[in-house]
Parts: sequence; structure tokens; C-alpha cells
Amino acid sequence: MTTATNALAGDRTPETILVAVAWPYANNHLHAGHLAGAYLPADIFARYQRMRGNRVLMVSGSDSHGTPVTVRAEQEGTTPEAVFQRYHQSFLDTWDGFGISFDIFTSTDTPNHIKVAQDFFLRLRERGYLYEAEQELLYDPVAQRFLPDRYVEGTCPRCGAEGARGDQCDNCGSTLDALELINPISKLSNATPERRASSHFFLKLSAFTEQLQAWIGGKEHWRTNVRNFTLGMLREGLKDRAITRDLTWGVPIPLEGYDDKRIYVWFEAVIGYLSATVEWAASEANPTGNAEAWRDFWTSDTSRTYHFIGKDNIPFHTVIWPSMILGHGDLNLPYDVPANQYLTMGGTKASKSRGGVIWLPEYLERYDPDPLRYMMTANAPETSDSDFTWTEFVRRNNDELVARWGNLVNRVLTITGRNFDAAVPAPPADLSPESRALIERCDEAFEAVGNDFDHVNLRRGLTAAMEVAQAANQYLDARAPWSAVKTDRDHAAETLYVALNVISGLVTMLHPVLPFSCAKAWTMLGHSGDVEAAGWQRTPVLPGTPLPAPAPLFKKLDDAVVAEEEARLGS
RNA sequence: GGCAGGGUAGCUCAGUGGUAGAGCAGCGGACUCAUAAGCCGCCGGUCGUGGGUUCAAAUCCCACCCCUGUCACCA
Repeated sequence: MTTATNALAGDRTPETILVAVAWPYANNHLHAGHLAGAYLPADIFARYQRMRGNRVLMVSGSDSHGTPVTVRAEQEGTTPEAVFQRYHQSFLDTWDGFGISFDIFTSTDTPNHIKVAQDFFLRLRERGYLYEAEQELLYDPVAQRFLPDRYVEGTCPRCGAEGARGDQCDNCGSTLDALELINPISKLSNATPERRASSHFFLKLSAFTEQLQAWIGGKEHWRTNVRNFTLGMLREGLKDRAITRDLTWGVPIPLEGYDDKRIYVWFEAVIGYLSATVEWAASEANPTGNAEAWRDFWTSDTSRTYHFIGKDNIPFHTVIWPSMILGHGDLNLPYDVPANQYLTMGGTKASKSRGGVIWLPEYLERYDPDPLRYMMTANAPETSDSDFTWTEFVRRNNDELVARWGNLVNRVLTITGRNFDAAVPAPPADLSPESRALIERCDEAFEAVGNDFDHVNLRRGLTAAMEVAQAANQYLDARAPWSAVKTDRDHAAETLYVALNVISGLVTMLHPVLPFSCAKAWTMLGHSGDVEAAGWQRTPVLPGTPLPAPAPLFKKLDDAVVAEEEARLGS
């Protein structure tokens, strides 16, 4: 069967796409906010692009450095390496459980990353974009370390409130400098911090303002908030930024005489996008076997890089990392930074520290991955924060996944199995107008849904696909094959044949969002191979194909789940 | 406080100058193949507030209120 969608999938030049996902911080397990904010949208996008036949590389890794990892290790009486290793393994298990299809998920604690990051540092220095300067900082004499602003508390110099943090006063909302605090106290040891001078390397961000403005000026496909927020930052003017810290856990500075300093975690973590690609190219996972293949993603002018991140990371991906790339001089700038807003939990921000969090490893002990993937895409925080409640989760699962989509598959397969010897019925030579219309609607949806997915409008794409499922339910209801089979067997055969074919199209269209259940449905349609390899088009269901016994794709959830889970959230 | 995004039906959200939309919830109906699912219809909104521009504003302008992010040493 030749259709418009076959042509669509056919004569295209494959594109090269780097899906670069934020590096999770290895000091705790992942929660629902991580999934909704970056990992799930990145995975759906990557899966879709692979189905289109594009060459996709999806990279990320654990961010193993930074002060909180060190502090946690000290509290537990262990090493930063041990803390990082524990959560790195947890992350790998979480990706596996939710089907987040990384081509490589490495960490910043590899010799490769350290080398790539150090080379990057040296190159920027050689090209004149790094300079050294003295800074006055607060030092904790008991904990024997320099203190980030957040680790200092004191009296607010603006409003006089007690307990103001070094970066901000929660009472009056002022942005502070820790040096301004009255009666400062270290949160690590309760000691009174001392002022100490320290020499650090600074990145000359101020040198890139005009180039960044010109670059972002052409990015009209960016999300409004990402673009305007960045343009606002550039308008206000960029300040040079220190990119080294007084620490001993992190990437060493590749110069003599800096043993007690490390490269700032954010400077080296964004380089991880590059180092992970380099690591992949040199690994067995690279089918070409060419260790230089990383260049296809970073120096080819036809490759596109997408950064999937949460909104709090926008400045690092639209200003700092692009500045570093410009300073490097030989790498591609990002094509898009589809930053998501936040997933709130019953109205409050999902946060590790404040409770009210769904831990992903715990979720997987009790539920299948697809319902959460569905819920978080249908209600994705693409343009504004979106709220997660267990009531809504159960409703989406029961009313939309089970009732509209899963039940459509189940009812069609059951009627077919029972009345047509468990094989795909043969349609008449000419399909009726309503049958042709439904098939056509399904095939056209590939273009609309694909266009939405390609522009990272995942919520809209999913909605459009689910509307086809609804149209199929309407078609079934109008033609009632369960009663037609008794009076006009050919009529019923046509209906079921058409419904099976539309379901086949939907299984492909929904696969990026629902990979686990769509893989099951694929087999139940009598298809061989896997959905992803079949490409972004409806795979025809051919008359006479034997159909295995159907099983429900999703589990209906009892309303009691809501109370159980809300009790867990409160604890 | 500055900058950015958001505020639309009971709930979750679409909708950027031309008669306010969808799904769910609620109410009613016809059906019964299916995980009591699916289908049809009804009910439901002074579009955050107050001004302004316009023949016409959810949409453009001004002021204000609320939520979120960010403001360079959290990452």
C-alpha cells in the first residue's frame, strides 16, 4: 500500500541531531520533576527523530562534582566518589525503568571528560578569553573551606531580618552578597567566617555580548520565555564570571601551582555534552568505528544540537555555554534550547529539600512507566508550570490511556479474534467512504503529529494522536461490527480491517511517548520486528495475518491509589 | 527591587484583533464488542484587576495584584 506517508518517510536526507540533556547532580535520587523537565521530553524527541530515519545521538551523564557532593560525603563519613557512584547507578536504573534511551550516559568523573574539559580550558586561555584576578571570599576556619553564598547565614543588611542567606534574604527578597551580611555564620560549622582573598580565573563573558545577540536574533523558533529571558540578560550586559573554585573535588586546573583549586562545576559540566560525544565516538557503541565521528555532531554545519533543560538552567545554556563555544571557535552553537517550566506537586514546587516529591525509583516499584510518561506529556510544563496530582494521574490513566486508547485496541482485537479466526479479515476491493476517510485521517496525522514533535510541542502532538484514537472509536460505534458480524459479515470485516490498520498507525505515532505499551501492541497486531525500525509511517496490517491473543495494554488503577500516594507525599 | 514567563469553565489546559474552545467532572440519552470501557447531547466562563486604543480586544497599549524562574560563589 502506497500512501502519502510512505513518500514522506522516503525521499528525505537524514539529518544529524544531537540531543543534549542536562546533567543530573549526583547527590540524590531522581524525582518526577527531573523526568517532566528534561529527560522525558528529550527521550520522546530522540525517539521521534530516530523513527524519521535521522541520525540521533542522545547524551548526558552524572554531574559528580560540586560542593553539595563533598558536604554530603563528609556528613556520611564517606568519599565524594562513593556518593557519586551510588546515585550514578540509581540514575542508570531509572533510565532503564522509564525507557529513557540515552546513547551514552557517562559522568564528569572520567579521564576522558577531565581531559576534554582541561583542553577546553587551555584553549580559551590561549585565545585570550580567560584571565586571573583576586576575589575576596568568606572562608570557614573550622570546616577549612571557602563558602558559597548559600552556606552563609546572617542578619539582612536591608531589612534587618535574622537568618538571611548569603545569596538572598527570604524576608525582604533582596539579592545579597554574602560579604554584606551582618554577623555571618557558616552553615557548615556555625563558625564565624573570615574574609580571605583568593585568586581565580575569569571567563570574559563581556567579550561575547554582540555575537550572542546576533545569534539569538535569528532564533525565532525558540520558546518565548527562553528567547526573551536571554535577550534581557544580554541587554543588561554580561559580567565576567569566575570559573575556578577553592576546592579539592573536581576537575584539576591543568597548570602548575593550582593544586588547591578546581574548575567550577558549571564550566566543566556543560563541556560534558562534548566530552560524552567524544567518549561515545571512541566506544563500541559507535557503529562506524570512527573515533572522529564526534565531529559529525559538533563541527558539521548541517547538524543540529538541542539542549533539554529546566528553566532554572537557561542562562548556562543560552549565555555561558554558547560563550564558551564562541571562545573555542570551532564548535557548533545550540540550535534550540527547549527549556521546560516546572512540574509542581499539588501547587508547590517539586524539590528535593522541601518534601512532596515522587521519587522515580519508588514509582517504578508500584507502577508501569508508560502511565507517568503519558501524564507528563499530556500535561507537560512547556509554556507554564504544570501541576501534578495523583487524582489527575489516576484519571488520565483510567479515562484516557485505558478507556480511550487501550480499550480501542482491546475491543478491536477481541472482536476480530472471536469472529474471524484470530486473523486479519480481508476487506472488500473498494473501501466505503467513511473507511477511506478514517485511514486518510490517520495517515495525515503523521505529518501533523510529526511536525509538533519536531518543534518540541510534545503536548500538542500527543493530543493530536489521541484525537485519531477518538475518531476510531466513533467509527467503530457508527459501524457496530459486533452486531454487523451476524448480518453482514463483509461489512464487519471491512470495519475491523480498517480499525486494525488505524491502530497500527497509532501504535507508531504513540511510540515515542509510550514505548513499552506500544511494543506490546505492535506484537499483538501480528507485526514482526520493532516499531522504531518500521519508521514514521503507518505499517499496513495485511489480510490473513494471524493475531495472537490480546491482553490489556494498561492496568486500570483503583481510586484508593490517590489516598495511598498522597499519604506517602505527606510523610 | 530589575528582567522573563504565566494568570481563560469546578479541575487540567488550548486559543495573539473578528460570534469564548477541548478533555475530565456534573446532568440526560441511545447502545452493549471491550478493562462498566466506547458513542451522542446538555449544563457550565464579567478570559487576574482597573484604565486606554479600535467598528471590533482573551489577543494591542498603560498601571496594578498574584504565582514561578533568574539577577553572575547552589547547580
